[in-house]
Amino acid sequence: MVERPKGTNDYIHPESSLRKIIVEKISNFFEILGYKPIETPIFESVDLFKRSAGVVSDIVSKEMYEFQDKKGRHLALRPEITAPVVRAIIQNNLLQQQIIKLYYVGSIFRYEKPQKDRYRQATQFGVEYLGIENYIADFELIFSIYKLYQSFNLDVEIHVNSIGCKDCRPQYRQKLYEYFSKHKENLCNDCQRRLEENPLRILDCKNPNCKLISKEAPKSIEYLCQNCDKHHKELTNILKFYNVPLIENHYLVRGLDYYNRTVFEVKFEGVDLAGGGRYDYLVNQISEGKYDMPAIGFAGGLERLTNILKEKQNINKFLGENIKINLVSLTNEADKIITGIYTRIINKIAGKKNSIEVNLMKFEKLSKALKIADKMKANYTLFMGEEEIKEDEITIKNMETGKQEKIKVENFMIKFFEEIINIE
RNA sequence: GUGGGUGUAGCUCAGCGGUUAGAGCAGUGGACUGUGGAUCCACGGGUCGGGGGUUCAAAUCCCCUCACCCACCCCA
Repeated sequence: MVERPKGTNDYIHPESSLRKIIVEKISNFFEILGYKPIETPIFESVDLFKRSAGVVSDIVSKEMYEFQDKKGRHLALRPEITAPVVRAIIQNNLLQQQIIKLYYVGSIFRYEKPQKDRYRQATQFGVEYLGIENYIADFELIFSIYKLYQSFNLDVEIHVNSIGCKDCRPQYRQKLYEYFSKHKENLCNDCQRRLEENPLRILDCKNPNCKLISKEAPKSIEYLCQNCDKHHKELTNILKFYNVPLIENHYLVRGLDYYNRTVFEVKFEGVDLAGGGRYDYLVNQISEGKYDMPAIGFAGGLERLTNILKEKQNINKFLGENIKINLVSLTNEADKIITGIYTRIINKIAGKKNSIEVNLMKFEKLSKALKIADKMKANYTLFMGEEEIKEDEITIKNMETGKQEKIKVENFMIKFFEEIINIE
């Protein structure tokens, strides 16, 4: 049979429920902080990503799902969502506003070999905060991300660095280039290539030799201009003041090329849960020089978050429990009354936020009905057969205690909802 | 893209040249005719991932392929 494409997933209960609840929690969290939802297409012009994220990055140069449509347009499934959001901001004239705060949850696509926490279709959530150049925006964002993960009972570490701005980065880059050039023969093949394209990324290499060489490499903070240095110090000071677990990692470089100044990653027990940074030039780049607006943002992986929650915590505490009710007709005569009760229950609860689940069923044998209810972990089985019909009654059985009682059909709604399960 | 591991029942796995491929759990039916969970009994279910080869004989050995898992690269 036809199976799902490599690196993709089907999500079924309970994981699908867990994902839904996590997304709701994240959405609520950011709405409280003034962020509004945004959705953009899952495919965009290839150019958008090539110009923004940078041709040097693996994400864009090697891992993008590119295709042409029937008119020959060059399109790509989005490998990240920041560039599309910035494009949408410009295209919809949101730049009229002084401050733009947006959040999103959506799929990204990267053509890579799948493994743990890495899929070809993945879900990212994130925010983009535009309009404030001051370190206070960096603080707002990083602090809120820290609190977001804390709300899932995860005490994450924030790894942070500053990679400077267009004024000071070239100098640093030059220093790095000079330094690594001296050790060129000892660098791995990838890094020899990186030396010409983007020497900053050598710092990120996991090759032991490169790591050793990187250890003595000039650090970005030593070359920051006055403004960048001030920005970075103010940010780290205030984060420390509010006890955010900060790890200053002066070799932290991100995979997308549009960042400047602050870059950070969120880690839990060695797993990268999220990453982000400042991208003050991206609006200018995407609008082809027409507009300017400072910005900062982050993106987190939904699959990594759910996987950690599944591994580390009892997910039932996130799932919440419905009161599950099985409504069973045992005879043809009972059908009409049972369906009547069913429609009244639906009228009462439909569209409201409550925690009831109702299943309408028919069985010949009561023992079968109870067995099914047991398997389904139903809280109540309500049934009507020959016995009940005669007296115009329905039996309500509590599946946990085994106790049951008969009530008159005419009193059912009030008795059951108000006296038995306590829902108005 | 590189390297390693695993594919046998719905699930977890055993079998690793030799009858008709097994177990536990799950499923269905019954013991028990309107009262579930426990116990016991019976039953159903498999092109042994797919293709090719070696052999009298292949789930088992060899080759190819696909999928999943893990590590590297890279990253969410």
